[in-house]
Amino acid sequence: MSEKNKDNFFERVYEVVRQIPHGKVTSYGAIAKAIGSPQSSRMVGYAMNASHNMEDVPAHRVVNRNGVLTGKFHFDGTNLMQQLLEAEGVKVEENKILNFKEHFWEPEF
DNA sequence: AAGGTGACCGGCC
DNA sequence: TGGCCGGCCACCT
Repeated sequence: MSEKNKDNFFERVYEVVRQIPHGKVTSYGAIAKAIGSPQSSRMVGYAMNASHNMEDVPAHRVVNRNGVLTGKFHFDGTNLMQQLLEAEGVKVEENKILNFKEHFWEPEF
């Protein structure tokens, strides 16, 4: 209440991202779809930018449809995102997730 | 206050 | 086969 209901949109995104199982990944579009705005995938990425304040939001498990760590540059370290994924058993090479389809997890609402 | 931007996606040429 | 374009909506300057 201190802030506003603007979290309405972001909150939904975080909610889905938090549901991503350990060792799994998903795409921005999938999340956008889960919240009911399949074409607002852009906002999902934007919401991730603000997710830095949230600790329960594993933004490193969110990549684009190509399976590329597009947002890796938004992390502190250059390869921080990659290390986090590898730490969970997700192999990443050249900023791209190997066997992306196998690690892909479609969010449900 | 208004315009521009963006961790994207899908479709079209 | 690849590249370009529009759309979507909130945040930032």
